[in-house]
Amino acid sequence: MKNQLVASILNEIADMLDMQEVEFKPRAYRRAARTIESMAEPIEQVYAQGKLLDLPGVGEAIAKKIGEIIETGSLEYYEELKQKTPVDLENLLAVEGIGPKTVGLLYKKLGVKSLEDLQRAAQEHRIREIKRLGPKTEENILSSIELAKRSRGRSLLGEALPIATEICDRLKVVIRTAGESGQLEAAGSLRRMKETVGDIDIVATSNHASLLTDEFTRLPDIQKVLEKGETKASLLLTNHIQVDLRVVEDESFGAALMYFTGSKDHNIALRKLAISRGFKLNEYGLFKGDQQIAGRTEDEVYKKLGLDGIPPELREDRGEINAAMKHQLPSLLAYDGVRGDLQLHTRWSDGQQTVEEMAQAAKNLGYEYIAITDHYSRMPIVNGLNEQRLRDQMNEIDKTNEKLNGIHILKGAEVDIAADGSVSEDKVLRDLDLVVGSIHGTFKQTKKEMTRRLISAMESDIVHIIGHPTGRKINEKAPSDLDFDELFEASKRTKTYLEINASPQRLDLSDANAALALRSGCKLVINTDAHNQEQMKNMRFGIGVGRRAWAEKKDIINTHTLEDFKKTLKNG
DNA sequence: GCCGTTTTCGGCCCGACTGTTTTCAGTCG
Repeated sequence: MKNQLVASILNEIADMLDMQEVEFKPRAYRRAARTIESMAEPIEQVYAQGKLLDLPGVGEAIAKKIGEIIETGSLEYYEELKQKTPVDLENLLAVEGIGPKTVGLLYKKLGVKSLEDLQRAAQEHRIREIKRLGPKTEENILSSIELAKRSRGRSLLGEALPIATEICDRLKVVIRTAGESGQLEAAGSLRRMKETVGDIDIVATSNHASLLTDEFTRLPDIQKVLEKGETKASLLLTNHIQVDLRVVEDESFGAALMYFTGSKDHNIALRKLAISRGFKLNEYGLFKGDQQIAGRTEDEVYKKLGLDGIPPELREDRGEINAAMKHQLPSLLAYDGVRGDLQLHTRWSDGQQTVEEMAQAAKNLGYEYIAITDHYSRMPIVNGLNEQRLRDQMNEIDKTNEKLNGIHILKGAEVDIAADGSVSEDKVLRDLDLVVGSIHGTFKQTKKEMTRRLISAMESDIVHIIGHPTGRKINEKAPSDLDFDELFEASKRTKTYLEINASPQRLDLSDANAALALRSGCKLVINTDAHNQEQMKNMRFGIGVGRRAWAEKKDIINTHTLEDFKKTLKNG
């Protein structure tokens, strides 16, 4: 998958052109880069199909350059630009307050090429000599170099969302206690349910703004208050997550929420649409001349733009605006739309709770059914079951089913898919309701081998579901390179469902891959892979992935009633 | 360099903030 490579080259070209004060081209390159970065299809494939020009932001010139990168692995134009401005752009641009123009200036005047050069120039007070820069800039550079060295990347959604919820709950108490009708909501990529988030943005309205900002800066686990004003405050938590609070006027709450929710591309597209209709859209509202015609709620703004309300998970400028205009937005899978969790572990293998405890938790979550799928494996670390122990567990499940009302426990197992694609043929597996097949070892295989391996497992009459299909762990382990077209074809042909694993570290399939699967006509299943009751609540992250993939209820098999669900299984 | 319910040419998202400036350029989100 070369998308990341192509996108980063295009972005770097944009930066270098910016350094040379070239107008407009940088914007064009960045737009193309964003498209390629966020699309699900491998760019090589789009190229092979001769469809590069269909990509938004890609025209003749950029298409030709992309072709060159794919064919030769490099790009002459890019190399020439680098010759002209041989600087360590990536690290220099990471310094807060320094953009491409400043890097260009510093290179021209002082020959600054690297972070070390920059630090030295600042320490020797050579930066204040340059016109447009000054002593303040110099100080900022020094302090942000320090900060940049300590900062880290994006946090997992699963980590940030509970924190955001807790903070919002505390602040809502302040609003209620003040006896007013203020609103408050977490915005940003968190609200769009992206798998990782940069920081937490909270938008609020209140007649007592300072009460909110006061309480905000007294939250627990603050490492540092970065900023505190009347209507705006910013914190760094001890876990390095940054949280921003903005208090806005009532009549702007919807517009501000849209603005801070993003995505940037979605906002840009909306603003262009607004202009085309003779309006102006900003974070204060939708304006005709200087009169505000909408802004109190998001729906009001969308409506005045001639659009249906767009759920946050779809706001990525991937066709949602067009769909909203034609009243063709999908009716998204609801957060309470799943009726059963189909990958769960108990103490029988590597889980922490009993069958009954997991079933009770499932009942409390409102599920109709679950599947217990402890490891059926010889791998020692997971305390895998053998034939006899699985039979014992099946008896226990029968007894628990008799005891509990309102929840049905399916008998299942999670089996290893061997390097050659084979799975255990033990007879007991055929007596189960449901088998999840997953890869737990030998990850280093070629794309062809890995694809073949998964398809072999799908073709066996044992396996109903492929668990965490790419094996990725966000920020830790790269996904397996797979031929998704073949995989999706096999899924439809064999009625073996690919999983959206809802564990925040996995979210596998990803939103982009899930979208591809749905577009090619596959049905999916969303499971938590929980090893205790608490983890069963991760379902919302998996549903978030589904919604970002435009999934409707009919696309997800565990939204069916137990009876209908059983009918969708092969050999069922 | 890209793109079109104002266009195949002439435009290109918006506002706050900062630091450097006597009116603005650059950066950020």
